[in-house]
Amino acid sequence: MANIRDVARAAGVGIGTVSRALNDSGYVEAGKKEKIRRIAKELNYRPSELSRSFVQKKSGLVGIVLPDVAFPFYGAFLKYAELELNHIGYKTLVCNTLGVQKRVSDTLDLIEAGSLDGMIINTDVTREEIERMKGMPVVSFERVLAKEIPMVASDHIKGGQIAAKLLKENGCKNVMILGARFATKVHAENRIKECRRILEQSGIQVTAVEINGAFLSYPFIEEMISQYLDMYSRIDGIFTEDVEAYCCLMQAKKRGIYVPRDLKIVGYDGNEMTRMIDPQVTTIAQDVPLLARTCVEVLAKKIAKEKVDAHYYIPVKLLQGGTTV
Amino acid sequence: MANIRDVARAAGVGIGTVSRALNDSGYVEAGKKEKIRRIAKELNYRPSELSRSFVQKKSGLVGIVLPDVAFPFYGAFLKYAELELNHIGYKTLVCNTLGVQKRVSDTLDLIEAGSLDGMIINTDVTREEIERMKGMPVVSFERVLAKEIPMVASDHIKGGQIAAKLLKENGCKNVMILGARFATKVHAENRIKECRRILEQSGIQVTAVEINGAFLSYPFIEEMISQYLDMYSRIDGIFTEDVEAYCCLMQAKKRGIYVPRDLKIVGYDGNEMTRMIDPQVTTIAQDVPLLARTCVEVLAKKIAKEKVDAHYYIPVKLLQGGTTV
DNA sequence: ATGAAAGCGCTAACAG
DNA sequence: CTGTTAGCGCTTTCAT
Repeated sequence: MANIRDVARAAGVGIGTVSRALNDSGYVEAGKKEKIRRIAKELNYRPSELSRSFVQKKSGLVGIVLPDVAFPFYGAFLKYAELELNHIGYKTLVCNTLGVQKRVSDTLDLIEAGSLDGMIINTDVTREEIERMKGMPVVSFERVLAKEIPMVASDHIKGGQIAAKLLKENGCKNVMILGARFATKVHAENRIKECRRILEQSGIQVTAVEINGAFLSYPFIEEMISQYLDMYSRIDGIFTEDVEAYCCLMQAKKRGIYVPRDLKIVGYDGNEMTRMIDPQVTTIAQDVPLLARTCVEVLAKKIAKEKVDAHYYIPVKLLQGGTTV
Repeated sequence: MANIRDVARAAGVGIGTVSRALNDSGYVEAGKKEKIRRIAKELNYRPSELSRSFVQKKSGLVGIVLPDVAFPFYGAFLKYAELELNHIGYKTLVCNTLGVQKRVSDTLDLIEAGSLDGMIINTDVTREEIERMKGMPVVSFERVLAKEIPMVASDHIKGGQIAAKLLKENGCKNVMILGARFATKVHAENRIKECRRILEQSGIQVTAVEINGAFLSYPFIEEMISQYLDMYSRIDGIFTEDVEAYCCLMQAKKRGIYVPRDLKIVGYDGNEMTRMIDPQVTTIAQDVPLLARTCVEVLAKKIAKEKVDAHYYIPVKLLQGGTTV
């Protein structure tokens, strides 16, 4: 493969001139610039990105670290994040931690080694990892890590309010709120707190239960939900994430509980699958494209060493479906 | 950040010795090796990957190019592929083409520029792109591109046979087979051909229809299916991909068609969501983990310039659900 | 406006 | 075994 010296020789100029001509940097005589470009094309010359990255000390790569891209919400997030990163000239590296903590610190290593210009992270992290991240161009998605690390999240407080209002209007008297437990403080927990607060204020019985562990497989989620439904048989309303909402629907059918007559289910996330399956789950939709865009914009600022805010909140909205009335 | 020279100075040795000590290459006196390692750690030294990549002419990055990671099948594939690549020391770059052809050639550029050591591709490609790929470490997933480019795919012929047998046994007389149309020859088309051949041989009426375009959004898929169901109202069996199968279920309900009594639906792919939603779709499952592992193994061989086969076929298997009897 | 030259930080070849 | 040295291909001064 031709290198810059081959082009310089063929064009009868110095390599500096070739570099300037091809990068539109510095001064190059107009005609000469054309000639150099033509010759570069003839030689099928591609500047070695490896060399450019090395000399410029940036890789053009951004890492996205998430629990499991096969979960609909994360898959959607990655899609839009990659799209936005591409728009501003970055390539996207993915890392599915699948609950393996080492993968997070490995990705931090990549930043230190220069392989990554920045990172968007949405997984559990340890105290040490938070310390390391403080000096790095990192944006946290959903997790409250430290004041030095900007966080982008949905307006989960509003989400909790919408859910509470809906369950109340649906006449529920005995609501189960189902969420995952994380090692790292997740902003989404506010949706649970807020929903619970409002419901209890109205004299509605609330049972908040946790699915233990940030990373789970579907069969395990179903099993957990099945057990909870056995334990709390008088439940007439459920508030949980979309994936879990479908598991609840499945379990309800198995038990002969008719939804929405006997049981209302309110989902969270607004995954596309909630719209294409009957019944459509009533759900509170996060604005994934905007979440992704915001993460990328904030990260770009961090990389450019510009000032960024500590928190960014993205609105949510209710999507009516057939699991409430 | 400390560089190799700082470590060498602090340890009172030459940089060559540091390099050998840290990489376990060549000879270094045992005690000295320990000392160098200790000092490197004290200085919090991380070798610049940018420099190492540059000098070794490999990036350690593999690109995965697919239509849209938010689709369940691709999301699952990416998950397992990333996992397998990580096992053998590669990082994973994602590229969602979303139907934009330029993104494919951009990724090819990355290989030429050295940013990518190899690529797994599962999108439409042009003739020119195929030509370019012939000399590159590329594995095609599902697409028949050229004899120089190894392909990994499910055993779709067997898949078509399983579907045909099932629809026949279910007593269907009028089957619709629904598939997407691609610009590039997709091996999965064989499942349609084979299913059709067998059904017609048994005197069953078959209508094969296409969803036009390789990349589509859910609402558009629903609209297409709705139209097809209007056009072919006497259909009593459908064979299509899982996502489309759910759209068919939805449309059937809207029309008061009872599944499986009046209409049998056989899905394809075996997405996890087909197991967690009621009714579970009867589907022919691809072995995504094995597909991903095979792609990665074959790619590793290609990168190492070892011989590889032209085609690799992965078994499929039937998952019974509630959309057939 | 442009050629020559100095690195970037590392690996690998080489002489000792 | 180990220190020195020669690049890798590019960008970026720096004289001219």
